[in-house]
Amino acid sequence: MARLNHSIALDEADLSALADILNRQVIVRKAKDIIVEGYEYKVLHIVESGFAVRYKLLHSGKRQIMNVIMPGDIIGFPACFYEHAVFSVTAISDMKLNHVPIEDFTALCMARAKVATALLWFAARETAIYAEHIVDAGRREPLERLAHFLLETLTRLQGIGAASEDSFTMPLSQEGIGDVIGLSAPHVNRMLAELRRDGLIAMSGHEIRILDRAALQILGEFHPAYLSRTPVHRPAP
Amino acid sequence: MARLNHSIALDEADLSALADILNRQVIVRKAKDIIVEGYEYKVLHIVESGFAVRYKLLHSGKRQIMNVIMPGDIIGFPACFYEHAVFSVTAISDMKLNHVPIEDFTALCMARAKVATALLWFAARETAIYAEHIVDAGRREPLERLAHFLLETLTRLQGIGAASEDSFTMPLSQEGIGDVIGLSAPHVNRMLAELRRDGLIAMSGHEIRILDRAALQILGEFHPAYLSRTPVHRPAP
DNA sequence: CGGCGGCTTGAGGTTGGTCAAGGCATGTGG
DNA sequence: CCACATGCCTTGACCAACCTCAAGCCGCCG
Repeated sequence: MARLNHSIALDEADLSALADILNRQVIVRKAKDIIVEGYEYKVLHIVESGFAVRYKLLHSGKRQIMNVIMPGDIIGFPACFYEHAVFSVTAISDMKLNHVPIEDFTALCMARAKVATALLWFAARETAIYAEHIVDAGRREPLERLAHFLLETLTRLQGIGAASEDSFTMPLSQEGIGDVIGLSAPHVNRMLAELRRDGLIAMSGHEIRILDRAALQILGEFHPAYLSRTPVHRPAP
Repeated sequence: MARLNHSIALDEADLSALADILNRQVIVRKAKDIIVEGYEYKVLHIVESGFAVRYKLLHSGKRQIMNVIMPGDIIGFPACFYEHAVFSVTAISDMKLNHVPIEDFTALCMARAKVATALLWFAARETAIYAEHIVDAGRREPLERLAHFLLETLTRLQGIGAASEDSFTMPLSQEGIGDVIGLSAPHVNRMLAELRRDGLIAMSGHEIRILDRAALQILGEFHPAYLSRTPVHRPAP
């Protein structure tokens, strides 16, 4: 995965060892479950293309999406690190995945400290994204949450070259957005309408254009720092 | 840290390397900031005793606590993995910490793949705990959130030998609890009163006794699996 | 003894969920 | 090519939930 190279300078041997385990492609169709809570998994999937959601279903029937999974992300983190998956993952578009048995992954970590360390940095970023979602769901107003989520999605898509300067295709339905930020679908709709009315965004189907990024950033208190890929070795102050 | 030994069998050399970097003790007083959002940190603190909260302050003045930090946890994860801390950490009791410069930590990871891998598993558990908080804040009812939080706190405290079978000392004020689960202090109070009235818990000051664990588990949909420490090598099915 | 932080309780108002109905686009089968 | 079904978006009305504000209380510590 090229992304790991951002955190740490991997050498030739590391890269070829990485390439060795990324040799089994799998195709998954839209709406197929990839991980179901409670079952045991011994395989990771590195996303090559397409989108998925990591979520949990409650007895009340409500669904909370913890994360939108994009190309470059790892499906099976953290599910595979437990005896039984603690969350579910479903494809929300057709996907191309790289299939990596957990034994291969573990062996790679054990053999190559640099790779394991790079993954640790990757995990720290994942944790920070989750933490930001806690803030979103817990303490931000609905309009702020939506603004934050839109900017986060734009920024993450730009990071993988899947969005232009100011517009992107939202991979989720409005109900899906609600399940991410903890709102009902009708209220997501109202909040989107408000952002449009105030001239902050424009929409056409699932295509969203950011018209006033500055205002949205202030509204959602969005600071893209937590999405950045930080090098392991940092320059002296 | 003994906790890492649960995930992976570290050998003598790994353990002594770990011990080598855990040699600088620091005392921090209650209510002191340990990490302030926006600043740069090049040091991790392994908690030996005492409690802290990892949180973020919003412009509205609201505070969201993402995590209660307990003995065995790492302060500086994920702050230290970024150029600038993305969250703040404050001690909520007097604390004893082990001071580990990030360079030492990085060097250890690079030199000892097993330690890096064990830390990766540690990070996965951390991520799962955060994910569970997203569910809490986003989709659970206030009473359910509180039930879930109480059981999570009890279970985590038991895991470090700081709680009996059915009771524990809540390290947070009611306002603090509200900042964890996204409720106002008065509402936390009302929900606690409801749990008492229904005979699920009993309270005396900050001492909380779980009277009906089964009912609380159902109410909060609490499954302690996500808090378990999972070994890297798992038995074949 | 006096002050302070945190707990407790109440009243009132807004927010956002629920329910429901209608519209629009897409796709499918006759 | 049209009839119909399906899924999603949109809008409205209503109501419960939870926040805010406020006041009083308790226990602790100086």
